[in-house]
Amino acid sequence: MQSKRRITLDDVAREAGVSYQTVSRVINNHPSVAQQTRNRVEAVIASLGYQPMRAAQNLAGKHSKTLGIVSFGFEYYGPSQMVSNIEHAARAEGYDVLIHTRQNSTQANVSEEVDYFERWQVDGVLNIAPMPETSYDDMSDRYHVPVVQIDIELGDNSPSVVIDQQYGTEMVAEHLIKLGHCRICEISGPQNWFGAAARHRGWLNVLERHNLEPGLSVEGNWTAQSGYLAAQELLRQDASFTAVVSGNDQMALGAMCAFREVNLRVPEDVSIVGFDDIPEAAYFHPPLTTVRQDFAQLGELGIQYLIELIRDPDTPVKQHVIQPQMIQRLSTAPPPG
Amino acid sequence: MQSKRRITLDDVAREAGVSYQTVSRVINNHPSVAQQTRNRVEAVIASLGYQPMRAAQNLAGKHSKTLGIVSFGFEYYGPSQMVSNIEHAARAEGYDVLIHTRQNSTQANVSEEVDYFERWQVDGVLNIAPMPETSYDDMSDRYHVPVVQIDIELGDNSPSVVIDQQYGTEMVAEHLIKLGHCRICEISGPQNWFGAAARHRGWLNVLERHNLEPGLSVEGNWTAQSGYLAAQELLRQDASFTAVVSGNDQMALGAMCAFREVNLRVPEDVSIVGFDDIPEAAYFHPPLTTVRQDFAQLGELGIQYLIELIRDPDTPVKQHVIQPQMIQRLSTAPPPG
DNA sequence: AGTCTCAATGTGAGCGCTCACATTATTGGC
DNA sequence: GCCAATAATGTGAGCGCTCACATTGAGACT
Repeated sequence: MQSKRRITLDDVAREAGVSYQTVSRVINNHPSVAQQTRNRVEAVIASLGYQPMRAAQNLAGKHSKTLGIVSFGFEYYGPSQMVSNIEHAARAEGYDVLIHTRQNSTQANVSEEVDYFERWQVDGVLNIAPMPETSYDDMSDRYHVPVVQIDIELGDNSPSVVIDQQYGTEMVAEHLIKLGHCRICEISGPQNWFGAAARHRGWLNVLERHNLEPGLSVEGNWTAQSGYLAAQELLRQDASFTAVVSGNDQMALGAMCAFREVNLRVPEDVSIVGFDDIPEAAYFHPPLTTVRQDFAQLGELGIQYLIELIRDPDTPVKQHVIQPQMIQRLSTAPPPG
Repeated sequence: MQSKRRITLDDVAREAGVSYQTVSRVINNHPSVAQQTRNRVEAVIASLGYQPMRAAQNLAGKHSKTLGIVSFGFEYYGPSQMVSNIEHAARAEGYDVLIHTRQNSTQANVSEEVDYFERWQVDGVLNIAPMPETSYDDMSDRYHVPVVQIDIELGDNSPSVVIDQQYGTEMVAEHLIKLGHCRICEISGPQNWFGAAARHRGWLNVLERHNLEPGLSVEGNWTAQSGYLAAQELLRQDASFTAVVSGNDQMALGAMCAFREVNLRVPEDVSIVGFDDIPEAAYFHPPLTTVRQDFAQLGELGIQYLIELIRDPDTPVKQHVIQPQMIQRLSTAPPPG
């Protein structure tokens, strides 16, 4: 492997018989290049296998055509779906993507992320901010680039895109009530997550709307195990409920496992609903009624909005809201008796 | 937000009363800087909030302290666990990480990935290569940096780190035979995946070792749905098996769903084993006997090895092999009768 | 014919760093 | 007390690009 010199703009320029600037114009799609010249230069670029060096472009240029995305890690279904879809959407728009996975969510780390992206001169940042510790309140003084926040609190007045998770829970709760349930408990997600709180509010709202006493609510941590333990807790404290609203599908799975152990049948004895519609939910025993969120749309909207803000910083600040969808399966039925 | 000029090396140097080179030495931890000078410079860096600009460092320097990782997307449990763990390990070693998610796995895309990382001048590449189309045969002529491949074929003679998935299936198959099963079917993963083929071989090996006729084998695509369909196919063709080896946990879930529909009980009528030990597997109905893989170790070993290769390109080529572990739960029992 | 445009191209400078070397201050050996 | 060796620092150059401006040539108007 001979370490032959890197091919530069000048190499291409010389070969094509034009100035380096013209080559630069070609690779940046600048309009004022004669079509004939453009073709010739592009042919040379291809034949030489020239690749513009990002470091040089970023150093010399005003923008880097790079977006920073702060990911929340891949242990949770929602957040990892978001990263995946955001990355696709960004690349489709011609942006490279820098992913920074949050280690743990303290404010100190927010500062670290800012520094990280600053060093890399990203043009914009997409922050997956499912809880307060991960959201940027007023970063405009530190960040010199636009920030769009994903999965932040419903109603937040920063540029953001969210799914109306409260409405999601309201749909399934209404569904349970329509079936005749009136003693509905909840296994909630960790309440420091915006989404978990929104889902919780949805549950409360619907009960209030129907003048029903809210049943017990036990907080889990999104895992099947926590759902299992929460269901046991529920049974210990009050076995009279006929339905459970779970903060996500995994906890619902855990809960069903706990119910089975005490010979409670789903849905004959107790109905249960989840949230997320993970691909496995349709094959649970029984298949789970749940709420589906369109993460692809979330990612796409987030990127679109961010790019708009980059192009025109005066784009009005707004929160885009996406509506989820109820998926009805066999885990819900009329209450016993 | 005034767009005040970026703080540079020179700003720090002037403020600290040293040359810009000395500041450069401080941020690169060069040894020949007096402790006293270093302290002074570091104080100025902190007070000014100086951040070295990566683009400039990469342009001027010989290495970029950046690693490229080719991810396989986040729809599969294993690959996304790998990315997550690799990123952590890399950052712990002081490397920044560029993630490039493979769109679809053609050889043309491999070339695109190479170009991408070339543009960014990464020091090394970590390729998650679970199938032949995604693996680099002889990229040494295109890549000028070391490449370590993860999750590639067992026995591949490129620098790589793998989990011995064949051994994993052998463990659970042996377990089934020890319980008394002799008619064991398989729901395999897509056979163009190295891992799926390895798991398949493990199943065949054990049966042969015990002079047992292999049962039917139906190929799925890792999803619960495909497991469901595969199990139905199995039942249609030959209902006499007493145990099923599934290529992963999700397919096992789907299969159990199909068995339930025809009133086959697990494990009384049919035993089933999975692979991966996803966090939900312990809460399936019944809890699933499966194989656990240490992805954290995989990521760490991969990064360690890659960094070794970067520091010394003559580090011997080898394949690191990690052994998985059987997790025994309630989905396996002696055969009926 | 003469200027006035605009499209297409070329030129100079510099982005913020690290490299390789040159220089100066400091120590130790005899 | 002098020279070599070493530690600590400084200087010049240049990485490969894009910016802002200068230049050229052709056609369009009076």
